[in-house]
Amino acid sequence: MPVHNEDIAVIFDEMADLLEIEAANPFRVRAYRNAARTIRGLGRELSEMVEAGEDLTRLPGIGKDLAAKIKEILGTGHAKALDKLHKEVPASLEDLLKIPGLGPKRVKVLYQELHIKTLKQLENAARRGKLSVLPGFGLKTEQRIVETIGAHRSQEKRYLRHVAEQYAEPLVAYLQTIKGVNDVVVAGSYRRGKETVGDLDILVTAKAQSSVMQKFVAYDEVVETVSKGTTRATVFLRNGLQVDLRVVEQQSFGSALHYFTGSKAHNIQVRRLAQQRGLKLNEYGVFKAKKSIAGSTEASVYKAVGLPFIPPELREARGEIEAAQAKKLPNLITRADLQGDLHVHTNATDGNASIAEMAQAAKHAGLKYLAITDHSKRLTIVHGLDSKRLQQQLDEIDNLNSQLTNITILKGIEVDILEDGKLDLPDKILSQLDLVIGAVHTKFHLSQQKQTSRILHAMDSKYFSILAHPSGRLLEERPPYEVDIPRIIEAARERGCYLELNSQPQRLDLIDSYCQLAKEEGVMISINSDSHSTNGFDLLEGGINQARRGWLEKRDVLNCCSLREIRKSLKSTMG
DNA sequence: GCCGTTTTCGGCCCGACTGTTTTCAGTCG
Repeated sequence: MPVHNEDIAVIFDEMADLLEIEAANPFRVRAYRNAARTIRGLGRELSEMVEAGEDLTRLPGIGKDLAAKIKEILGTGHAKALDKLHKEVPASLEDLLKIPGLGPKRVKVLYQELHIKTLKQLENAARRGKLSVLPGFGLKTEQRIVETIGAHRSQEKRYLRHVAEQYAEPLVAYLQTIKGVNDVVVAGSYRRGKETVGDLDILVTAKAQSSVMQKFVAYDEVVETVSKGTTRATVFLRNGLQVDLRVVEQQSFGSALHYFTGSKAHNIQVRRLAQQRGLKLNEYGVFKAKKSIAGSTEASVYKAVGLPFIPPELREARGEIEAAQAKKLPNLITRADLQGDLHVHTNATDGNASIAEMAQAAKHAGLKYLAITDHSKRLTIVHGLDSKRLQQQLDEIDNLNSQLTNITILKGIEVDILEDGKLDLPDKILSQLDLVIGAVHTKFHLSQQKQTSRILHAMDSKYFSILAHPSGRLLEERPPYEVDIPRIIEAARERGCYLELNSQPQRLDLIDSYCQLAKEEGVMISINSDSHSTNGFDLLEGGINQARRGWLEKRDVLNCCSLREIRKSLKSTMG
């Protein structure tokens, strides 16, 4: 069984949880969590780094001890230190930590006093009124535990950003109508453009006598108010989404926005810089002794610690501070840089509009070209195209191109990569296309070795242009299939082909860290909508968010090229 | 457990809200 970075991160997080319950040194606990975060954000497999003889202690937050534990886990699949902890603290106690209001101290009391180990036992004890007599517990705590377990709110749920947006925008608009309110910004992972969000963090600047807190908890989608003070409140919306509101004064807006945008790891790094300069940074400003020296804008905060403004999408502690110090921050791509879309479906397969309608919609979306890339015959369920039907489509495209102005249709296909790595249509028809997008739609459960060589074999075809949704993941639904993406990126460079960043909200595949890797390796990314209808081009915005998180600039993205340039790039792929 | 042009010890980011207290610990972000 290969050990992946996520497996190691999970072990470190578990150790942190259990150590916390044991009341270990909090900084030791933090060290494990930091390491888990570093590992999740690596973008490369630790197993490969070890194999290549790289020094793991050069990674931030990984020292001698944790490097040894990583090697132990890679070798044996588990850590002795965790096994030892399990003998002292039952693993199931971790589940209790997920209950809001229960932290390590209370979980420890529950275990020691009442031998509670599971959620079921906790619920029973709470219902029988056994908790309220424990030290540090009371009636309210007991009641909330019963409610939380009853509402199944104990397991963490994340929302697609695309979904959260539909709740965030009306709420922001509502808050903006309140008297005395100035700025309303959704901060947090939402502002950093993450593909999913756990909650919404909304930051507001308002006059002191504003009624914003009252009005916020009275919003008609709010079903529960968890807490409400003068500057901070937490509520749940009807769909289960948690929303935190923070109110600050105008002079603190920048520092508060920075603070609540995160990420946590980024903030810690920036705080350290402040400390090194003898400054204190918190959500109210940057302070020298007691005097505020910055904080009204984010730029002023960064400037105070000697940095240029860092775009929110980069704030993940993945090298952005160092890049900023070296004046090497990327000039991130924007939606306006996109000139075309290279992955679009029509009603010939599973889309719901004609080629002409899709072309008009693309033009309306400000694009100069689009590639029609319907499915190939293997996908019978969507009535995939065989050579004959594809040929008809090509004739139709020639016909349309002779009539259309300011938009050009490219001839393409989303061809299935079969289990043996062959493409689902013969070279004879593929050779007539402007581009060939290859995609895996079947046999997701192959071993990593087989899945990877399947794709590499497909990329050997001289007609292969772009690998669609490279990992096959569907967020909150299906994990990525086992595939060695760094190896694929390497092969794409050798063979002169490209990887897709698919903009469908549940895909957003390639992920950010692999975009960054592709960029470093000199492999261009194609940001495509995978549109199935005329309003599908709106989704490109989500792809741009992800691309920005992956440090991509205009020059790193294939479809930022002009039509003339792209024809040249694709032609060179065609050997 | 990590880290270091204030280095190998002694720090480690910081504040709000709640509930259980009676001045504050625990939790959360």
